[in-house]
Amino acid sequence: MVEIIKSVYQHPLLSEEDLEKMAASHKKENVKKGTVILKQEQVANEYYILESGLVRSYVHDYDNNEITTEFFAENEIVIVPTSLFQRIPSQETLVAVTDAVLWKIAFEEFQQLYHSIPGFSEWGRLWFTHQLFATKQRSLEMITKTATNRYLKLMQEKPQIMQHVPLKQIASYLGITDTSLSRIRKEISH
Amino acid sequence: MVEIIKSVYQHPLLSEEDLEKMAASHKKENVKKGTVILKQEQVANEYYILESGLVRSYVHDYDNNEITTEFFAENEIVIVPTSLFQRIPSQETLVAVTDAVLWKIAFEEFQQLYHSIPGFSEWGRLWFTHQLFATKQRSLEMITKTATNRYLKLMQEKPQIMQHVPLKQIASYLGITDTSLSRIRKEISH
DNA sequence: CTCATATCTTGCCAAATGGCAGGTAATATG
DNA sequence: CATATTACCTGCCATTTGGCAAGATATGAG
Repeated sequence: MVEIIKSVYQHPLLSEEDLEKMAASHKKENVKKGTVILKQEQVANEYYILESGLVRSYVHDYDNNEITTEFFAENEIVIVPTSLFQRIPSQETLVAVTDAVLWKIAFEEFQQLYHSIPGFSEWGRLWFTHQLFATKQRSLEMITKTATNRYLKLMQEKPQIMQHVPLKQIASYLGITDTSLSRIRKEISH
Repeated sequence: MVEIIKSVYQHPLLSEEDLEKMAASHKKENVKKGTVILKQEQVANEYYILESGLVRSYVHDYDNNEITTEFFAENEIVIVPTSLFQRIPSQETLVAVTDAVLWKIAFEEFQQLYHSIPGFSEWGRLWFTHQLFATKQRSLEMITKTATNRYLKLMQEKPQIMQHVPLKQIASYLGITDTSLSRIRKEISH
């Protein structure tokens, strides 16, 4: 029961009781493919763990093209950190790419758990640290890797994306157009 | 005396004694323009606060061009977080753009202070959070703003850069070439 | 199973960007 | 002050990337 939540919050300082308490605070929600979980301009009020399915975030660029900023896979935390933790409107939109199962918790309740369970704060600190490294790493890879290599890496890390997401959305995540990605795929297949 | 250090670590949970202790652990270092503070491939062992001067970080892209990843101004913390906190080789190089005054502390000692002074841990948590938001924000701005607007914003936020840094290094920070930046500047001046 | 829709590929052309180099200006050095 | 060096601008041309659209393929709905 709610094993997924316990597995996400693994930390040496979190006891079984802590995990039970946290798990009990998350409510299950089924969303259909295409459901908008958080809309641009809204202030995020909920925090989600993705049990199954695929979620995507995107923004609009200076020319109003839709640019994918992240793909969220199973067992990942699905939030827009700036909006949720700074209580400001989100620049990004969250949308379910496939039917998905989410475990959600209101931000208020999340905060209470966070401050009342020391191990949870510790876990949170690690999460923020890890998140910072991942974000930095992605920025660097946009510079140091070619689009081809970024594509190969994404395919390796989240192969399930290919089965559900149009190339156009993958291309924008890689910083190129669908036309270019199509040409890259042709190159690779040789 | 070492007012700069105290001002950087401002936090309600840090007492005057805490700040004194922290300040006393930082050693002053004068570096000349052009000095390499951290080299690509090295594991960072020191943490710096920049009192005066300007520092730049850069990486090499897939085509071996030097790309500026950050400009550090006075009163900022000058580190490569991934290398320092994960103890792995840095992908980025840190170099003094002008003569600079740094206050440094060995990572080991930093860790000790960090874990022994509760207010310092709290401060650190805020720093990580803020750093994550800033990094995310920069990624988003590379998408949502035009190069012209990114240039205008940089000039507004860190005007001192113009006086010391060649256009080529500014251009690479903005994700364009010096040729393009030169054309943008021409446009703007009308 | 069939039809409608969405996705993907590809060729053609246009536009944007970059490389290069010469000339000019600014800065640093002795 | 004279000279050397570096930085900056700009015109020319090459290359890359993107927009568009048509055709091919795959997917989904009924």
